[in-house]
Amino acid sequence: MNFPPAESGTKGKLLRAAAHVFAEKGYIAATVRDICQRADANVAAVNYHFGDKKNLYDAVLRRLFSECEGPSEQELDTSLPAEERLAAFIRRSVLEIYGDSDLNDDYGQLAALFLMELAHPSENWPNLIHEYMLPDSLLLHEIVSKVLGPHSSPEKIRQCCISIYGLMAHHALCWPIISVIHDDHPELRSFRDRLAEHVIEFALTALRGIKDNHNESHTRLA
Amino acid sequence: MNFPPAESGTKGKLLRAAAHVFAEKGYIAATVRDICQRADANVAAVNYHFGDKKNLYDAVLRRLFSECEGPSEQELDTSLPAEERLAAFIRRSVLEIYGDSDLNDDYGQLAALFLMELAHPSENWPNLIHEYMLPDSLLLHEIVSKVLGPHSSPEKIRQCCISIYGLMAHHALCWPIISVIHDDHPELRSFRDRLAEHVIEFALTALRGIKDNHNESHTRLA
DNA sequence: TTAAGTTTCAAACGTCCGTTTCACTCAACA
DNA sequence: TGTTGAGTGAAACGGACGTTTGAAACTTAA
Repeated sequence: MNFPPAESGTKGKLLRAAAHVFAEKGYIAATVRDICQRADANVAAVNYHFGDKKNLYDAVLRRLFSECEGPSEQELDTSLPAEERLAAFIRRSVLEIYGDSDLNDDYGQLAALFLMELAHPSENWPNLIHEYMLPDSLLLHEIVSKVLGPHSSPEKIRQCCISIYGLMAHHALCWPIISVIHDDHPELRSFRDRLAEHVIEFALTALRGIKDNHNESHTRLA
Repeated sequence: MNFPPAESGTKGKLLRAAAHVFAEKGYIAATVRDICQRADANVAAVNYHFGDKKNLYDAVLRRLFSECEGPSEQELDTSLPAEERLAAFIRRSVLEIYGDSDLNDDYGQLAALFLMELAHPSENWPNLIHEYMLPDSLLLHEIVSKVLGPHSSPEKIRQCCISIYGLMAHHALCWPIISVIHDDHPELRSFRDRLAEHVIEFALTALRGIKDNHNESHTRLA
C-alpha cells in the first residue's frame, strides 16, 4: 500500500490512512473519525474530498488493485517452454500476493481487505476482477493448456488453473488457521520465496502426471 | 446450519436466525433487531437468553464448528494403503466444506462466516481451531508423510498438507472471484463431487512425483 | 491590496444501534 | 386460589456514527 508521492496532500493522507484502518477494522467498524485522526485531518475532510465513506473505500480498493504489475516478458514469450513460463507466472504471482516484504510494512492488511470482499463483495468488485485479474487468469489458462498438452478437457484445464491459484493463495487467506495449527511455521514474509518454489514443484509435478494419465487413456482408446 | 430440534424455543430460533443474519451481513452490520425479527422474538430476547450480541455470535460460531463430523474408519485404518486413506480424507473434507447440498439450503453463508473470521479473527477463534481443526490436520499429516515415504523433510510434508487444504478450500473461499472469471463454471453444489475427485487426482499425482523426486536425490547422494 | 476560490475547522444534527427497564402473561405448584 | 418465577413485550435511554453547516484560514491571481 504505497501511494505515489503525487498524492501527498490531505487527499493522499486520507487514502493511506483509510487503507490502514479499513484493513484493520473492516469497512463498517472503521469510523470516519478514526481515519481522519490517523490522517491528521478534520472529520469533514472525507466528505469534502471523497463525497462519502463509501467513495473513499472504493478509491482505496481501486488503488490497491492498480498497484499490481503485469506479466513479465518471460511469461508472455510463447516460444519458451510452457513449464518455464508457468514457473515465472507462479513466482510473480506469489510475489504479488505476499507483497514486496521490505518495501511494504503492512502486509496482512491487504489480505484482510481481500477477505472482506470475498465474504461480502462490494458493488464494483466484479469490475475490479474483470479489469485486474481476468488478464492474468487468461494467461495462466493458455500456459496450463500447453503444459497439459492437446488431450486434456477444458474442464480439466480450468480445474488445474483454479488449483494453482489455490496453492498460491492459501497461506495468505488462511494464515489465521495455519499459524495456529502449525505453530512452528515460519513467518509469511521470510517464507515467500520458498513457498513459490514449493508451488512450482507441486503444480508442475501434478500437471506432468495428469498429462501422462490423460495421454495414456487417450492412446488406449485410439 | 441445522440445529437440533431440542433447541426449538426462542433460544433455538434466535441461534438459527443469528447464523443466517450474521453470515449475510457480517457481525457488525447484523443488528439485534434484524435477528429478533427473523426469529419472531422481541428485541430484548437476545440480551435475556445470551447476555449480549457478542455471546450470541460466539454461540453461533461454536455451534457451526461442532457440526463437523470426525474422520471415518477408512481414514484411521493404518493397515490400508496411505493413498486410499488420503482419498477418503479428501472426499469427507470436501463434503464438509461444501455442505450436504440437499439438507443444507444456505451454503455460502457458512463460507461467509468463515471468511469474516479469517479477515478479523474473534477472541476464541484459536480455541475453536485447536478443538475442531487440529485433529484433522494431524491425521492428514500422518497420512501425507506415509504417502511421501521416509525420505521427505518435515517442511515438505507440512507444505504438502497445507497445499491439499488449499486445493480443497479454494473454491469455497474465492468463489466471488472464480464465478466472475470462469462465468461458465458449474455451481458449487453440483460441482462438489467432481471437485473432490479432481483434488484427489491433483494431490496424489503431485505427491507421487514429489516422492520419486526426493527418492532419486536421496539415492543419488547415497 | 483586494477579491474569488479552495480547503480546513469546531460544532452540531439526525439517525440508528445495543442495551435496559418495567409492566405484563402464564404455567407450575402449594 | 394465591404465589412465584421464567419468559415476553413496548418503550425508552445513552452513545456512537456519518454527514452537514457556516465561518475561518489559506491560496491564487489580478
